[in-house]
Amino acid sequence: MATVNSYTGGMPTPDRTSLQQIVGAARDILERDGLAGLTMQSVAEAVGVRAPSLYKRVNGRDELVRLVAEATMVELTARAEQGRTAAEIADALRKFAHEHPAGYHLVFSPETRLSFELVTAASAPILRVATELAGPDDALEAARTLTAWANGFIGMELAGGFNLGGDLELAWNYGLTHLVAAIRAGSGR
Amino acid sequence: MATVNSYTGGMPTPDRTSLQQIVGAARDILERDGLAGLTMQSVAEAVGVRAPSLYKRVNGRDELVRLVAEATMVELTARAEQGRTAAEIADALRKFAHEHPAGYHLVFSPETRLSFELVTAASAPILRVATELAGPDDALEAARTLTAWANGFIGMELAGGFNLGGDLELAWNYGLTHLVAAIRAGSGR
DNA sequence: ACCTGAACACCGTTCAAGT
DNA sequence: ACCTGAACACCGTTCAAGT
Repeated sequence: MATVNSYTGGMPTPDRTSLQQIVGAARDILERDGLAGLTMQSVAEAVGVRAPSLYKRVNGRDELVRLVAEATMVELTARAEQGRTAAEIADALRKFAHEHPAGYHLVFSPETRLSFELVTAASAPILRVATELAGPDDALEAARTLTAWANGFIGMELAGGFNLGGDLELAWNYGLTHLVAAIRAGSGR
Repeated sequence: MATVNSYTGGMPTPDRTSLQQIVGAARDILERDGLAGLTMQSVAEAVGVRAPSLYKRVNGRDELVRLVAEATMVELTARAEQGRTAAEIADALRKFAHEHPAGYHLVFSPETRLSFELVTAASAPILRVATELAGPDDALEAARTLTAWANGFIGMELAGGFNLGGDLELAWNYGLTHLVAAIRAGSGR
């Protein structure tokens, strides 16, 4: 909040940064230099203040990392909501992960504990297409199967775990096709 | 290597620790206190030396973390090799992950770059059952689909991403059953 | 009110000195 | 040869002082 003080002749002192700018800079640094490179000092430098000033807007590095994860999850959820089929949603997740690999990994890391609300919101799109495919009784299990596969594929891909050659696009489409078919077939309709 | 010096009257000075002990202590600390708790000082204290002494056996913390990941991967591979069906292998992976959650996560983290040999060896068991299920032409894609699903499920489970209630065992078996059925059906036999 | 330099604790790493 | 204390750079965090 802008304020008034006697040293500026009563003029409000404009803030030199903002929480939004800090989180944005932290996300950029995370992608460029990894989690180890995301230091209070590197973020402070990026937004043009000294490290102690960040504590006016953020409780500490852990909270900043959590805010980065939350912002990433919100964006990821918005992308998923655009997809209308299981394939479209899965493709959207994968595209987002390629654009923000470090953020994507952070979001699904065990150290990151996102709020129940954020996780629920993120689950909604997949739960919707899973219900269409498997029917309401198996919707939760089907959604978990789709989520597990997509996240697992993307995680292996980002970690370089798929290094036996072959065509990754082919493997992605193979998995997607077989998974959707199996879930649909299992629904008995 | 034990050695001789003039201060001990020519007696060999027994080493006070070993690489094996260091890596073992590091794995315990990783599970107990997380990656942030795995410091050179905590490991040194656990094996009964001072931090600088660790540099006689390990090039630095990054290498120690890599050695931890490698040892974990070797154990994980040995467990997977015991399984004869896709279900047995997947169950073995999941059980191992529950026993070593932090190590499991480390192994599949993008920051961990395991050698080609280790990744290839770890892939072998799944590739074998995938070949049985899908035939040689689709084996690689089928293996990647199984690996992605199992790793993804376990990763979500460890990260607390499956928090909408429901029965996780049911979801695991649902995914396993449908996946195996779909891959078998897709093989045309 | 916001920002900063100084200070402190802690960690990774190096190295000369001890045995 | 192995081990250690001392030292240095770096990071997170606090706080009194500056504007």
